[in-house]
Amino acid sequence: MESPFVGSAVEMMILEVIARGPSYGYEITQTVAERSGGYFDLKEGSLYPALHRLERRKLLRAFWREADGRRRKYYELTDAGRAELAARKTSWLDFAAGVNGVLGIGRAHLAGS
Amino acid sequence: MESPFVGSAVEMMILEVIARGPSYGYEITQTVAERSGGYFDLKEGSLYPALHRLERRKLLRAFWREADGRRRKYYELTDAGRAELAARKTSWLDFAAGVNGVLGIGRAHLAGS
DNA sequence: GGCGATACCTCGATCGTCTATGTATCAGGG
DNA sequence: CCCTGATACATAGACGATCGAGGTATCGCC
Repeated sequence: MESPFVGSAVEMMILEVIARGPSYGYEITQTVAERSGGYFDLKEGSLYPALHRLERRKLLRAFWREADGRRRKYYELTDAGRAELAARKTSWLDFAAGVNGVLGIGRAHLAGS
Repeated sequence: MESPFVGSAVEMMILEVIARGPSYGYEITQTVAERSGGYFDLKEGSLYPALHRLERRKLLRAFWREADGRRRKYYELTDAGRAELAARKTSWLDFAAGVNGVLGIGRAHLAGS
């Protein structure tokens, strides 16, 4: 994340991607890049530690799967992960509203494109 | 900032507040709190180091002023600071659009309230 | 005299990002 | 047959930012 606004948005985005169906590290990177219009480029040095953190906190559950001789570590959301994601989305919206308020970007404007 | 989304939004908000007219630490905290609808509560341990960073980078210029026996360290934007603020706003909008894209929050939605 | 608000500052713990590095497989080109 | 680029995982260390806690000092009010 070259962006200096990062904060914990990375974990939220990871949770969001996995919420749509089990995924693995490399694929998550691509999905996030696609869905953000190429804006985000999750670095491996941030991605894997984040994945491990989320698993340790039991927000994610991992399982290995083999395909084409490639070992992939898939992650899926736990119930706690689903709840955490919902909370983070609300939190993100509040945060964005707060920043926009300070910037004087009216509630009638868009915070993005 | 109790919020985990912080990143570098703090510096941008400080620059924004000062762009509207010279201000000092304590007042900046209040302005940011007001304008964010009470969402942000800049901690002194984050505020002052940030102010010093911005001054060191020549984005801000400081001057002391006395009033009611209270010494206040006012800050004003330099030209570089004004340019930096504009860049950060664009950056923030791109970032927010990216996050919203990943979250599937359409471009027609608001990223805040 | 004491307390809360005003007003500044810094230290150290803690946590997250990123560059660099390492391992390994597979497909395709030369 | 080897090399490269994409796929796929992981960790170590440097770096940077937040924050709680601690410190100093003035003013207004009771």
